[in-house]
Amino acid sequence: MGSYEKKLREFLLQGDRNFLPHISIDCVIFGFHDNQLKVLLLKWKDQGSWSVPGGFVKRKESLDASAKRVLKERTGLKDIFLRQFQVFGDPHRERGKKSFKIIGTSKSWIMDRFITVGYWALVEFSKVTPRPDWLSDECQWWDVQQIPSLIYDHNSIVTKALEALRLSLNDQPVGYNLLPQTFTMPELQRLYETILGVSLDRRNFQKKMLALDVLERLPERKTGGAHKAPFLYKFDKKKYERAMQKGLSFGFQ
Amino acid sequence: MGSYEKKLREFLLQGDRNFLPHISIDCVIFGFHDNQLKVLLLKWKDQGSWSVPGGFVKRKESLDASAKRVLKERTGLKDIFLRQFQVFGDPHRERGKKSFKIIGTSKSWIMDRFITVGYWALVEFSKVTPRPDWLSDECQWWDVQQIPSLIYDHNSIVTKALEALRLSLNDQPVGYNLLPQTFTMPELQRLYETILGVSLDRRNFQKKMLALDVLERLPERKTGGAHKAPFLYKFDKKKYERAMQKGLSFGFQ
DNA sequence: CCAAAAGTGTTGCCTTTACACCCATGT
DNA sequence: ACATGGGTGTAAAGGCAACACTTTTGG
Repeated sequence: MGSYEKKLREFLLQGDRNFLPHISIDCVIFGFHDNQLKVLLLKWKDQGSWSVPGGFVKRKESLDASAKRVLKERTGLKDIFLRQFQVFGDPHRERGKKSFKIIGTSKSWIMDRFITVGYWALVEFSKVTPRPDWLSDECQWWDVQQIPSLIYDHNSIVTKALEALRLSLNDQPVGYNLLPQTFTMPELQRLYETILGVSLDRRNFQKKMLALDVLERLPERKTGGAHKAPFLYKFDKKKYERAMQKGLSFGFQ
Repeated sequence: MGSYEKKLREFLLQGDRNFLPHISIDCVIFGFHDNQLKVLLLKWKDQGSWSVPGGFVKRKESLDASAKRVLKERTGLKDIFLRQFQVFGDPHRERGKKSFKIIGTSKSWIMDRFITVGYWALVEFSKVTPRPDWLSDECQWWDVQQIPSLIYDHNSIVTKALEALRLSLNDQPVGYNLLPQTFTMPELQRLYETILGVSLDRRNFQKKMLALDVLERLPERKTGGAHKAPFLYKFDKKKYERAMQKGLSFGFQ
């Protein structure tokens, strides 16, 4: 019996010593690259099917801590911006019923009913090194418009996460957490357009964004691209935090 | 041993045959009466402390169904408007640790760690007959401004529910679910003012509200009060649903 | 007849939207 | 030189807030 089989067997039989039964968490991790909103997905070893990264809650660990642990394991990042958005508690959602039969443990805590706490998270794409967990063999970014068919209700989890992200766009520092340190105004605009699924007027967008008084224009421009070189901006952290406290409204649409 | 003690003993020892362990739900039930926003609270038999109505999730029951069951038991109403708003998963929140010692069952599923799914619900005050559950001896409305000290983290649950309600005020049919069939414009205004915690201009409020085109003015006026008799209104269900689908915005503030 | 509440309409301001011209860069 | 994208300003429209006068009712 290989090391993987051994580990899996122990996890299936005794995982509930460390973890709370019936409760899991799932994280929809958003990144932004090539003017596209992306989601990080895992491919399971045995089945080849894709899922959102998730995990279980240690017996003495808060839910947020569980989510942060999962996020760190999959992305290598700590201090990730994350938000709980919904609990999925359909009695028919069952984790691993099919997937673990092969092992021959007919009875495992993991085959019971699970409710899962959904989180969405924002990461800076370039800083992430996607890492599969021990149950999966791939961890990869997917364009949010081209998500494959996922296990259980994970497609619906991604959809709901995207809705939650849209609603948060007005009062959460979404741009701040998705973009690299410096970025151009058109890039910021694509970000908003991709998340909202609409196109916005270039000039009005810039006006509104600058009026928030949270951006700082850098002396350099972004070179290398074709056409006129756009200015580079970064978020002015002090102004940003002051504005967030006062209740910033990024209101578009 | 009395019937209550017997029931309690069985519940503590074997409740997890019917219910999922580690998971509970709590419902913050809002009503509106005497121009005040109210919350329905329970007083526990043994301790005399107050809490939000809650319950557990049956093994084959969805979370929403659990919440609806609790709401029906406490208010007598079915088809209640409710929304999940947050999960409270601090490892230190413990249900009933103190309260059940007296019974002498040193080990019960109920003394384990619990995570709880928070729901807020809107009911029409006059239709509710508050009913205590078998663990409590009072079930009573409290003014939202004068909530007493509650068990565990229930004060924070109420606060968060109120915040969630405020945020929903713009796109959820809050007035529709809190007010009786017919109501006056000033009453509707008090509702908004109480929830938002601000005062609004009478004339602009009426204009904005009527512009939504979801209200129907009735031929009668509300008589009996002092001063000029205000008109009665009701929500026009068809218009209302059409407007909700299109994404109604009750935007105030 | 007076105080207190309700019904209604107008004005000015400010935010949002629509739109046009010039500039820079790679092909 | 030209196509493409980026930077900026202005004018019209629409929404929102401020505000005053009249009407009704109970005491």
